[in-house]
Amino acid sequence: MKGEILRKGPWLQEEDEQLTTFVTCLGERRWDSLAKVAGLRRSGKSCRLRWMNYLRPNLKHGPFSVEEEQVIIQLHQQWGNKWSKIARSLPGRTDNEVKNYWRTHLRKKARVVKQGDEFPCKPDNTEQGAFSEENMNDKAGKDYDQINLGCPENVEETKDNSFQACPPSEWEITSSPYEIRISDWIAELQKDQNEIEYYEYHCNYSFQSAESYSTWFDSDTWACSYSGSIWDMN
DNA sequence: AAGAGTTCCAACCGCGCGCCA
DNA sequence: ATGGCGCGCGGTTGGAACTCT
Repeated sequence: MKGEILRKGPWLQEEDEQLTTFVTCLGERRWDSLAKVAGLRRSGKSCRLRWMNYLRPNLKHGPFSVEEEQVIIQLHQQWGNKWSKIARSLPGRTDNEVKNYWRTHLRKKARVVKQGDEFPCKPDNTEQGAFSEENMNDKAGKDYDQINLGCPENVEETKDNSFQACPPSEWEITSSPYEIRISDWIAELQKDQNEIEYYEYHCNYSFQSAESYSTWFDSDTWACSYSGSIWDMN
């Protein structure tokens, strides 16, 4: 539909349900096409973001634990603002969530310790980004004016920076219940001889026209050939 | 109670990368 | 070689919710 105005802003419950249904059935692929097929007046990008950050199964939405906080701090020291990389070490957390947490958390801590020009727990490896003055003077704007960095209260400052960080978990990469479900579904799909009937049945959805079906499947055989993990990030 | 200020987070934006025709 | 597309990433913003005065 050319010229159709795309919706922006907060998602409605109805849109969430619609998106969930179609992503569950069709997989995390071809977001633009998925948005069209699902009848969502949203950009593919917007759909992807909504799914990844909010609707995806196994996401945690509660407050961060002390352990998670320590992992974030440790990994941020190592990698800097590589939020997606850091988030991969925290099952159920998204890069957006980690990023937001870091920003709000840091500012909070910083206000407590706001004194002088020194960074109280500035590590040796500031060239890696974490706790560097450059980072702290984040030009992000309104939330970040003139702060100094304090020691996060849940982190013990040790000479060897020896926080215990969880390595990226196998669970996260290959064994989430959801992925198993999707893998099963994909395997099942590979056996299916009639894709349209299959989707109509499982999604309780009827492709209104050959066009809507081809929007999704034309020149693309991913549905039957895709064998990688949907959680593979690399 | 109410207005001002602050915090938080969902969502958007722009950019860059990889793939493919 | 290159241009288009899909996607992921990090940075930024708008506004609701909360806190303060």
